[in-house]
Amino acid sequence: MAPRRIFSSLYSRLLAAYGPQGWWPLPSMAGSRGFDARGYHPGRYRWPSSAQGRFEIIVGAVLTQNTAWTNVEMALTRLREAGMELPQHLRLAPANRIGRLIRSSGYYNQKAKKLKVIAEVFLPAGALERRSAPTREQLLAIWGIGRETADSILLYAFGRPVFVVDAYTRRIFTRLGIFEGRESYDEIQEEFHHRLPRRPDVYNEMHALIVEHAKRHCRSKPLCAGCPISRSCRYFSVSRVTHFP
DNA sequence: CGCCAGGTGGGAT
DNA sequence: ATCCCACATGGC
Repeated sequence: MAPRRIFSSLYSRLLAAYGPQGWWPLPSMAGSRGFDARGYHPGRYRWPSSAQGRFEIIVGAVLTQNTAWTNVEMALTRLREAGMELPQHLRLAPANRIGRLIRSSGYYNQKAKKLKVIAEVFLPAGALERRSAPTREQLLAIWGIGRETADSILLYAFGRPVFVVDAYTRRIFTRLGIFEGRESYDEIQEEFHHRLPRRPDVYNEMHALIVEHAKRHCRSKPLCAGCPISRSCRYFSVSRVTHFP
């Protein structure tokens, strides 16, 4: 396998193995036309057409920081059922009330503060329109938004061609032998930007496939049996030699 | 029980 | 620049 093609090859094989992922999930759309029971949109993905959808992605991106998505689903549903899903609601609500609603997502005191900050940022009329997307620098200046959250917002809420790097990306590509493990976020992102077509739909699917692959096979304790990309994986080769000398 | 989960900010070195 | 820690719930 030519090194230059490895990223595209991994993309193809993960897609063939797991199918289109339908990110970003919108629990508020669960059961609606084109969405499954959890709010994923498998098949041909469409970016959110409404400001409300974009804000739900932004809230979800904050709530899922170092947290399982299932816990975030519960929090998003509780917010919506309490009528607290929009910037104008969150802006005025006491942090401890928001905290109670988002309890399941963990770090709820921290995250309640973060939601109040982003409510202020995205409250102004037009702030959630596609064409008024913030810059990465503007997002990073906001308390509670780091690199991954900023990039998730740019890609999934605003459809910008920005690749999202997460802990799974680092783990999988280090095991593959493509990264050493100590590269910075921006270095890893730059590599993806260089190796994949500069297209939001490609970045969307690649990141979602990485998450799925990390959950199914490339876990903290790896399950290499049946792994769709083991033939390109350094870790797999080495562990075979180790276990079957 | 312990480990893990789609990180971030703040402080020390 | 880089390391270290607090932040917290729910599922397995």
